Amino acid sequence: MTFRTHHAAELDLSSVGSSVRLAGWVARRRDHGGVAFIDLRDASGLVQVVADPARHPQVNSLRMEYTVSLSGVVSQRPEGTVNPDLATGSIEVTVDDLEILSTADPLPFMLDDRTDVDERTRLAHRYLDLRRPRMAANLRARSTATATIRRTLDDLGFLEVETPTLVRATPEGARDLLVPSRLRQGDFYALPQSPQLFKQLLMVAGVERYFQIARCYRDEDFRSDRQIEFTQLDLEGSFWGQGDVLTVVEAVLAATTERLRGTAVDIPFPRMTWRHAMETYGTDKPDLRFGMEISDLSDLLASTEFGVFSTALKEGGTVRGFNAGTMELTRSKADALVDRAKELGAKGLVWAQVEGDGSLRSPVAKFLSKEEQAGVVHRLGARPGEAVFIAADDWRTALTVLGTLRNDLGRPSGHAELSYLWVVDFPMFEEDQDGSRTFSHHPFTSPQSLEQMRDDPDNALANAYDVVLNGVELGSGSIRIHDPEVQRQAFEILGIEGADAETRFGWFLNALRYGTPPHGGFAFGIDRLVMILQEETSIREVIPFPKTQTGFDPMTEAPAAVDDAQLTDLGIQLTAAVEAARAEPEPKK
RNA sequence: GGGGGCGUAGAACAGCCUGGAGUGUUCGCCGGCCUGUCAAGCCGGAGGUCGCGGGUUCAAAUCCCGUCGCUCCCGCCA
Repeated sequence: MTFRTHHAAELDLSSVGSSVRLAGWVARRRDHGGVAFIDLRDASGLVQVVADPARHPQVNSLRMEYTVSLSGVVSQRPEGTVNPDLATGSIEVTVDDLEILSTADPLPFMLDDRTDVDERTRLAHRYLDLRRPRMAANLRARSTATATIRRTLDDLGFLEVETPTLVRATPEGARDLLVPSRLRQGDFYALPQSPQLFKQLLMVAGVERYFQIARCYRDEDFRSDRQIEFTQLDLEGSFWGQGDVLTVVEAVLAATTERLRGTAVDIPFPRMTWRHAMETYGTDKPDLRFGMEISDLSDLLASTEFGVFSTALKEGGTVRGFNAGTMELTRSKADALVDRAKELGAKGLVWAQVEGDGSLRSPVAKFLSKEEQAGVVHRLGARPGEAVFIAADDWRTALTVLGTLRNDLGRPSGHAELSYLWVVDFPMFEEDQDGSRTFSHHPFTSPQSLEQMRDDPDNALANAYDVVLNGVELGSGSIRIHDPEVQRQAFEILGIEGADAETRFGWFLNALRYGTPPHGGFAFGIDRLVMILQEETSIREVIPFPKTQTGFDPMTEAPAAVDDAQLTDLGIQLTAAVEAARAEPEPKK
């Protein structure tokens, strides 16, 4: 049989009078006894179907989410019954024949968009969750995004190349997801954190313009914008400088944004140096949709008697502050902000509210001279009723703490407005947790000055850049090192030397010896981009089958134990401690 | 690894602070009525390990401890 001749959303006033056959799901049934209405949903949308239960007794047994195929005539709705909220609200289909194709059990949750169902329940029945209009729209948007990306890059002459997903582990950076080898017991593959080295090899291979929509894996803790696996647009070009990369990425992002939002995006995006971003916004991914810029107050307080400030300055630190604007700064709110600052690593946080007479209401007001108070108020442009926050600490702590508070206090909810930004001139290296030097981007990033990388690495800048959308880091890129000798030196500065470097990266350094073109590229997270463009607050809403915060899939219950035989094949034995823990009774799901 | 929030019927919640019979609301489910609804309406009904374990108490959904799950954040995420 033919299931359908039309989709629901295709029907409009011009279809009136025609006979159609539709197939889809029963989204709603409104039974009035003598007449029954069915909202028929298919992938295209909804249309109202009218049936006479006396002629079609099957409609009495219809329940939500049954699938049906029906034929009928499209008619204009009677006067006064048009539904302006429905795209097909001017018409309806009067049933001639209706067949139930499949029935549905009572649903575990309602498929409308009005209730926030517990996410675990949604994920356990994701196939139903994805029927909800909002989720269906997100799936569609994601497909539109990848299609737009592919078309844009294809038009620009890029080659789409797939790189392996079973690769060599790289201990730097994020924790690897490991895959044990059966044929080489005791050895492991890793799932790629990015196609970085392979795409550089494609440049050596003469591809010149490469892209890939690549699944990447990082075994770190989850966040609302981080999953263990995620999708990046990865691209790379040869004989490119920074401007070439930025131009291509702007073209892709502008085209995708335009398709999904229907609004034009100004290109080029504004650019800001990393240092300026840090100094002014306290973060390397500023949200420029609001102000509250941070100012340096150190010079105003150079001779202050207030111990917290003077000590910080004496120890080479800095005093910074920002104006959070008009707010009712209650004691409890102020305390919460101080706690937040401490959580972020600050020793404390000074808050002050400007009173009607211009004086400061603050626990530390009595320690500051009139001149100092006036100076701070003036520098921060603070007016009566406005609250200012000041942190005294080392440069990075003071700024990042204030930057986070600035976001907490000022960031618009949602993503109705879009603000793209380039952050450029990242430092080459940064200090690791243990005080050792690590790369701030990745170890294949080229320095802006070779001499400075060698002689003063801590102040060397990299040819590295991030693209930021509404304060969310979408992705980053760089011009790579294409000279094997320079690459070797970069490894050396990072402490990867000698035999170690040879074992882990010898194959890569070797590849660079055969006429490697200068090259660079970029990668950005497609999940994050679609999340923002769809105004979602979690990446999980735009990933078809995501995992929970503990990496669990409530539907398939992965990860799960495997047969002993599988472990034996791999030469793997669980430790006694793990075995013991597993013997405990299963917690209730 | 750490901090916060949440967990009550198939779903979303209220009840918890201030202990007193599983009490209530909306959706769904089952039965009935109903010819213009579109979150249809009206009448009736079923449905509960108050996440789990322990403690305090004459008495615990409620207070305390532990634990599991979900979530937000810090650490972590080149």
